[in-house]
Amino acid sequence: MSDPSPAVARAGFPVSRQVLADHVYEALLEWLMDGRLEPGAAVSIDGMARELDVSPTPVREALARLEHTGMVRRVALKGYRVAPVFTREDFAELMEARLSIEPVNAKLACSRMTPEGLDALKRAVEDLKTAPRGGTFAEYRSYLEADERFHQLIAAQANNQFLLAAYNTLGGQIQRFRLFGGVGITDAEQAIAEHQAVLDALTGGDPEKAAEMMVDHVEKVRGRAMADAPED
Amino acid sequence: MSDPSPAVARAGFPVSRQVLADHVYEALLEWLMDGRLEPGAAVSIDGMARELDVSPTPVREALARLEHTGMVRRVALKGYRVAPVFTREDFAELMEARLSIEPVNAKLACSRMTPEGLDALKRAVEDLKTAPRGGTFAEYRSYLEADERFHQLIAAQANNQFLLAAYNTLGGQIQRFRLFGGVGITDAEQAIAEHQAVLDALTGGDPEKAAEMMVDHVEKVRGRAMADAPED
DNA sequence: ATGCCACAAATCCTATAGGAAAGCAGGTGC
DNA sequence: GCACCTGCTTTCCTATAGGATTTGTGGCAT
Repeated sequence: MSDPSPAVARAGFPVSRQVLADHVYEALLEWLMDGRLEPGAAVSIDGMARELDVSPTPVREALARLEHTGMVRRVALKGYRVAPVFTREDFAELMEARLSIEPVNAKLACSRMTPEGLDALKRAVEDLKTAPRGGTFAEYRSYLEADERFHQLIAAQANNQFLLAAYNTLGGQIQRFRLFGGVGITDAEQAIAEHQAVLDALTGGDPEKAAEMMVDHVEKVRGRAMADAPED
Repeated sequence: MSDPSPAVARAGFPVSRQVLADHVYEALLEWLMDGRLEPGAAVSIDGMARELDVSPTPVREALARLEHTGMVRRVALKGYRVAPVFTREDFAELMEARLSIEPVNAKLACSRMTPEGLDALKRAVEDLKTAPRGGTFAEYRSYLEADERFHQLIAAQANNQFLLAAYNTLGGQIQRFRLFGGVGITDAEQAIAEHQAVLDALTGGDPEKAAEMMVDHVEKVRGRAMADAPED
């Protein structure tokens, strides 16, 4: 429909070209995810422009887009800051929101699943199982990516642009918490089993079961994280 | 929580000052809601700058923020366009999304309702009842505003920043559909009764009932709109 | 020592200028 | 008549400059 597939005109010619602001956006997103930009840190427009060797104009545009994701916050005439670290209460709210949205996505995705979608989900779970789980970010990065991809794919398979948009507003925050929740990957075996259970329900074509397994997964994620980080 | 109430320092001094890009953002939002910018129309950066008598820079920033709301869409090197009209399928998806999110908001709002929140909700319903309902936009504008405010307040009272953000991604689309769904206000009496039923449940402190009434309301809205606009 | 004020540096914000790409019109060749 | 090419206009995109605001620092009075 809105798929801009009209023309992959010639080989080597990007279908949808990017402008400088897009690259800046991706660079900033990467730095936010990497932790190179730490929570609470100021994100100076001029500073980022110098660092990326561009003018402040595209940086300003990229930050304006990033603001709505909740990753950075803006105060007029004062500038942008990386969103502060999650409090225990923030985390509880985030999990509550996930419990409201993700089971619905799972249920709808189950009844509308395409073979391609199912394949992609299987690959995501497979990637979860084979991903390295070392202590440094570079090592468990692919694990986090596969985790996020799994949930994102389910939201996409629900085949509802508005639910997908709603989930995506959470997705970035979930990813951010995974990074700064601080506990690394300590629950991979259990998380993988839970993902597998969701995938099995989806494969089996049982929407209610899929929703139930998703609730189970998110609740257990919440339980483990709450146990890991009781301070605050 | 994110309420910027820290200081109404001195009389006449705006709490959080605005910059030009904020005004441009609000002006564009107003024009989108008014229908002055029709679906599918191009939104030229330079053109808007001329019309608002500012430079293109703040217009560019405002549009970058607007893009994420789904009201406008951007194609690199080609510019921004107002999002196209809702198809019947889009509408069905939007209602499905509302049914997934709003009842949860109502349930949570009910158990966390503050006296101030309840007062605000009562005012919104009262405004709905007293708002003029003429045929022109200027006349039924306040009706639409009260309707949107009612749902927005419930989302806010759920007291979950992430659910609120998720709802807000829908809110703009809902408002946009109300305008371009094209049927004006033909169901005010029924809609008011349904809103009142939700309010009663919230006042009574029965979360399940509140969720149920919200489901009922959204489903009936869907039914009426589907009946009004069977073409497409 | 503490509070206050002036000054300087950094930053945000807006305007302007110019290069690059896209759209459009008109003309030419087949 | 139709396709294609050329030149022009519009628009987007980026860089730069300068005014406005905030922040940090040092000195001064109490």
